[in-house]
Amino acid sequence: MERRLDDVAHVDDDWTDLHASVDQRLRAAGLRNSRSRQVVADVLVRAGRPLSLPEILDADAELAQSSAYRNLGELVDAGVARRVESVDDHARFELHESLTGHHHHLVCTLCGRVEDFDVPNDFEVGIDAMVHAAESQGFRIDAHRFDLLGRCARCS
Amino acid sequence: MERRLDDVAHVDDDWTDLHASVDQRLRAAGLRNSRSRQVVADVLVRAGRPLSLPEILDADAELAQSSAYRNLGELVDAGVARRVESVDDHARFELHESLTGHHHHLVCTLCGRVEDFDVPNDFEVGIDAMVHAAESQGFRIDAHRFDLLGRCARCS
DNA sequence: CTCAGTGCAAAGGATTTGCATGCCG
DNA sequence: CGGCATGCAAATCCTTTGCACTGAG
Repeated sequence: MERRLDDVAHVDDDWTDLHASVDQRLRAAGLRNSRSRQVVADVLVRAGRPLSLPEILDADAELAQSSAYRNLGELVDAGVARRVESVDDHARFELHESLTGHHHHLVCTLCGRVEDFDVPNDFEVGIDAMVHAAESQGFRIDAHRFDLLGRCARCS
Repeated sequence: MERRLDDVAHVDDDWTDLHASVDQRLRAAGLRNSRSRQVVADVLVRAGRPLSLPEILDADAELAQSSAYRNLGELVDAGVARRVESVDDHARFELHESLTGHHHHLVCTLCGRVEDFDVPNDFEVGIDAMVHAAESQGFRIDAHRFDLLGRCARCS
């Protein structure tokens, strides 16, 4: 994560809002407000990029691996989190796009690290235009994923 | 695979050419022309879409699972094949884009099936335009992947 | 002949699950 | 209190690897 200092106040607001939205959805899904669930959600809120399970575990020594996996599954089902495919055999998890806004990813082909990346709106429009062609091929399209692949700063 | 009848002759030509290119690259990589290697390459040539390991095994009863995995790894290293990420926990493999041409994928979020999909050239140009923005974020970009996600004909 | 390639079975590694116990509401 | 949630360990599932045997050149 890398932000300019004068963004911090704004960022804190974002976090507060996000936490509120997350809590609300968890309650709506009938999930209790347990400690490990809060930890997992909090880590995702703060990260600002998709995290792997090891990264999530590193954030809290008390968090059991099985609980982390179980919580992530519940968060995904509750529409709070989303699973992101990288290039290694670790799944990554990030907040659901309905909370963070639609975006795309930069993926490091060496270490698997994933960062968020925004694209111009007319690019998204171009994508919508292709859905019709895709559906004529027998698919019913309801989402897309677009990633730029390369080497991250650390692996360059 | 689904093609019009009057395309068949052309298709056969494609396959002949592809097999020739594949053989050439395997030799260039110092790989012997063994039976199981031929089977794996042949299945990928004929499929016309990324296949999972089970699908590859189904194509030939004699093919051992470990040999299939090992051959796929060798084909990838030799620049003959490419690994494709789907949405389930099965990797898919297809011929390298330098043999088939650049394309994108339709991915079924229910069964994981992947099919090829071509996009307009100006869309690709738009992608190139974004690489600079991505590199200002610390990544050195050298490829991209763009998939449309939905339900395939069988899962609809 | 030689050494790369193969098949089998065992090993690895990420993720899931069964079960007894703990904690939220 | 009643049940959902947790932690531990065992179980799964895809993929990789060790090893002795086979076959391509």
